[in-house]
Amino acid sequence: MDKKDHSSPLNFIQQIITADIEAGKNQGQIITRFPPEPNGFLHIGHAKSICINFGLANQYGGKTYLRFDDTNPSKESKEYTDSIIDSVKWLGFGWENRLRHASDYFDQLYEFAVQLIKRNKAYVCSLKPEEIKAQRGTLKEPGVNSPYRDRSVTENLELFEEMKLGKHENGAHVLRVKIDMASPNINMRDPVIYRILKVSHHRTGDKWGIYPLYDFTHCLSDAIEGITHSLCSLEFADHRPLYDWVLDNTDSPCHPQQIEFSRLALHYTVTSKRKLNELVDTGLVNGWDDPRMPTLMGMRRRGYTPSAIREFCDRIGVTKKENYIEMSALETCVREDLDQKSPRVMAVLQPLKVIIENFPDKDEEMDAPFHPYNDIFGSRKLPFTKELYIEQDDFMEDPPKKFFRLKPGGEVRLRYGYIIKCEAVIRDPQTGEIVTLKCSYDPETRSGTGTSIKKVKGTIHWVSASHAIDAEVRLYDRLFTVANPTGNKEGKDFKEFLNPESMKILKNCKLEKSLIEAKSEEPFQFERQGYFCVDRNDSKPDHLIFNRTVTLRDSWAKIEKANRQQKK
RNA sequence: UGGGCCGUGGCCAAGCGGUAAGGCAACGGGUUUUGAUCCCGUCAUUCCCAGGUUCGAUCCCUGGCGGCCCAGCCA
Repeated sequence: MDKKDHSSPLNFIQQIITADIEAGKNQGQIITRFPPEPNGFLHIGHAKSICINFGLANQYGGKTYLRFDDTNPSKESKEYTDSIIDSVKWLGFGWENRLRHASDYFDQLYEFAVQLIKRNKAYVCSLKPEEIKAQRGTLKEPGVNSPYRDRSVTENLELFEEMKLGKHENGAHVLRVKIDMASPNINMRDPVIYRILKVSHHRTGDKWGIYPLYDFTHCLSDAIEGITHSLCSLEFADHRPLYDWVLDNTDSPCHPQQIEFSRLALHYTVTSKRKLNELVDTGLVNGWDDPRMPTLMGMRRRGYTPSAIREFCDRIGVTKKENYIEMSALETCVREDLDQKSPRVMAVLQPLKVIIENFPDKDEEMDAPFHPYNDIFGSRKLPFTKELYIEQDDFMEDPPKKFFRLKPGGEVRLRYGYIIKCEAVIRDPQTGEIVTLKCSYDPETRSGTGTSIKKVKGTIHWVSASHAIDAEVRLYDRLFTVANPTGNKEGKDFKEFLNPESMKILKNCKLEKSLIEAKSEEPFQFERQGYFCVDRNDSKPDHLIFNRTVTLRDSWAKIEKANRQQKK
């Protein structure tokens, strides 16, 4: 994958790894893992973690495991596992034969638990969940020991065995580790490591009625795989002492080093599986892969590219500081990538009929390259005809200053075509709506002939009315109306800030005919408008649907906005 | 004095005791048959604050202040 430029500074994890390699730690090996729980789709925040874990291994000649942390069957499913696999692959990373599940280790994990019991470091606690909670103490007060803390090793062994055999009901007992109920770190107050959960697991079926918890599973899974650097987000820093304790008190094969970094937060969206799940469940978006979602599958459908996302992850850096990244950082990466990769085509989203009255009835063909600076894209012929469509926004009856497009009596260049002049505006007598523009063209101004002395300030896109194909186009905007939908002081629910205009569907769009062959995953630039792609789910050959990935940078919009504010 | 983590421009982020990289954004200008792209320029006398150590501190020490995380049989 993209190796870091040697001149770019190392982030703090790279510094640790570099030092470890120099010190000969782990025989100079680097083994990382990406450990998602299969309880939702991966989002842009996960992309950061994926890029860090796989990226670091790539960079230092190491290896990365994709490991599903599937210890809570009540929330997890194969559907999610599959989507995660797709997402990581799509992002551009591979794991060869290193796909694992924590559930692969259930037998070994059970043995490690038995080992802790035998060492008198774990006990079966028969308190009710509320009692455990009550006895855990608070942030400021220590907890109290469980009355079951001193059960004999034999009794613990028997009970744990019975739990495994399904002889007890959900919640009747748990296995706890014996550390310190007075620890200032609540995670160390005899945390639960196994609970009874009579739920069938999407991989192990009904084999188990007890499932290990994260703190016990994760460190040992890391150790079993020989992970050297176990990278996770900041909220797990408090769990590190427990991570180390479990490894220190079992015969674990090795002792990986846990390092925490801050997770990614993005303006105008949410990066929490719980909240995204809520949006999906309540039908506020159309599924996990809705193009407005910050999920990798949503971004893919929207037209974001893996390389743009990787570049973004690279630019935002890796630190322990809370960060809140502006959308523009991501969108710039998408635009930079798409600018190079996209053929330019013409598409009129909100058509306005233009009739060129002095144009002959015979069609002409205009040469139009597909890319402004890369010849490899080639070119196509565009039919130029008497009747065509232009964008409604490209005509104004009473335009403000610096409006370089069409206006009554004004001239504009039709891209790759002729310069036309607006002679008359035809309205619907009923509604007063402008329906047609009567124009004339200047035959001396044919594109590419170089004969034209005439210079005109504006160039607009167009499509021949008789040759255009119809399509639906979906315009997407930010999902929320505020930068931080979860951080408002009034304590409002984040869903109250959903942007009602996050999706705008245009049904009557007119596209140049070359687009008939567009395939999903192929980016296009609709000139002067933005980057678009075929919707991979909904588009059909007889009903084309395009998604707007991102607009072009629009300095006219800024001028307009400034004008509007000046008027106020 | 519960514990942990963190404070460098609007948003990220280098910096590791020798006098504030880079990216995004913003703002000016140039090229342009996409108001795109591209190019050029501007943008922290100062690093949360206050003391201290030092010839010298964003970096070290002390004390404040501010933010985030933790009381699931979730991960």
